[in-house]
Amino acid sequence: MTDVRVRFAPAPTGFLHVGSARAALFNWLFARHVGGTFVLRIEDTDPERSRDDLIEGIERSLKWLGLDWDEGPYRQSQRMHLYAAAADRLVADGAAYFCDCTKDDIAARSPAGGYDGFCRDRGLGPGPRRALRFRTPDDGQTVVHDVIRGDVVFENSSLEDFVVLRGGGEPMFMLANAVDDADMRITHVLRGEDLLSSTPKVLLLRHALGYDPADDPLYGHLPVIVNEKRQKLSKRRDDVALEEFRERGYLPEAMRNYLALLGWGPPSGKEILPVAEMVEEFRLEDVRPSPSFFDVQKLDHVNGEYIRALPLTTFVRDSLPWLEDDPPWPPENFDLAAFEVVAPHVQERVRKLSEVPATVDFLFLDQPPVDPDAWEKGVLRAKDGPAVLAEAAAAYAALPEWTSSTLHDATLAVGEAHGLKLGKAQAPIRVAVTGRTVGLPLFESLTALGRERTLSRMQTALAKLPGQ
RNA sequence: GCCCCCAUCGUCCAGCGGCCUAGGACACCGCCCUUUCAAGGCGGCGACACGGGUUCGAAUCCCGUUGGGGGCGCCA
Repeated sequence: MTDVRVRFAPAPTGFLHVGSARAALFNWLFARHVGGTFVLRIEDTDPERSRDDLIEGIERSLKWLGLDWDEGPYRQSQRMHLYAAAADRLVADGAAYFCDCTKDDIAARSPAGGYDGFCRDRGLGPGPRRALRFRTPDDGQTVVHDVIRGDVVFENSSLEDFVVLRGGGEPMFMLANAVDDADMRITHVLRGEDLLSSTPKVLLLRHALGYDPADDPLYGHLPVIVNEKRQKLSKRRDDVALEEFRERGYLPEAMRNYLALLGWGPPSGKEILPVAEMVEEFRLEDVRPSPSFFDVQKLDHVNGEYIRALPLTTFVRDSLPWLEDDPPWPPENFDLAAFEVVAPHVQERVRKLSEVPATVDFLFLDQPPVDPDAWEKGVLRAKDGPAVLAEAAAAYAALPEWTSSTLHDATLAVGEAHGLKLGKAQAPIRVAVTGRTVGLPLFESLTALGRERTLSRMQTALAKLPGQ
């Protein structure tokens, strides 16, 4: 088999769209699986999009996902001469013609869309504001060989004459695409399904340019990723920028794993799997053709799995940005040692790193606000709530040692005196100290908080009790 | 309007003519464990869009219908 060469060819938009990221991932997985070459090519023939800063976001996101490329990034803006030469050949061969129709002209003649071939035989020469159009065949068929969908047949007669060179002389993406895929000897083109309809045009172009159909790449049009309304993810409605997911507390490994699950299922059936196994198991034939829904709930679950699998020190380190940058407490209150005490319990409870601060805010807030419902339910309405709170405060104050074990035993004893199980007995204390009815394991939390602050909060709560 | 794609639980994925009274995962609901909440264990709910063929036999193959989606830019 000839060497496999694939490419990821995004247009620079400033960020990496999750759909593009998935396409990049599948290209990468396929390349790594077969030992092929992964080429990065930036399709920036549109002058407005040819900006360094727009490209950096793409590279940064690819690296974040752990996708490395073997060649490139090539930039089409630096290969314009190739496309110009190709266009010249098309003109010389009569495969393309100049057209001076404006957008309005075309719309007026065919309101439903498409170009009607108005300038086909007008014999126009090159000139300002004159676009170059490719003359599509009137008969015959063009077949796209698609690994995921099988052969897709297009009647050439249904393909309109499309623009390959703008009025300003710049090449359009299909021309650049055809030239580059041929020039870079790309063997497999894996990209979004939205590009399927343009594929026969690119193929026709390649052949008109003299490239041997036997060298046509094999295509693989990946299913689109859709939102809950079953529509293609859009920048306006949906969260599509990969970097935003990092900002929302997702780990790159989890993101990569989840993305791989959209349209593909590991033959082993094991969904959470290290990237090396993903590479090993990935086969193009296993990619499904139907659209897949971007399910944040499942993403969260996968992310939670990855967070729990982290070594504790890594979890602590990865949590730091969320604890130190713009925290919900006075920044100077943060105490790494206190966080480290409860970190193992935090790790087991969060699905996103962004959830970390809310689990430990009681440690670093001067006085955590007490939720009224929690106060009502956990202290006032709880059986013997106020009494348990008072007795626990006294018992805690007398504790020779301040450890989760001594706190546990003391609380258990207070509870038993009231006929309460530990689960019930700890509730009023939790509310008094953390302001909530749910949270990290209580005694570990109190250990991290320290005796002084724990007792002070319990006294504050006691003072709030009716009749005090 | 024209072209193209898609169709298994709410969602993602298994199934590639008999092993399917359709399997797993997420979500949801119970129970267990338990220091609340998680995590974990056990169980439950829940799908082959419809109609024709082909075949001894179809979720699996073919055709049609319906439904959904994508494309038809001097964007990529």
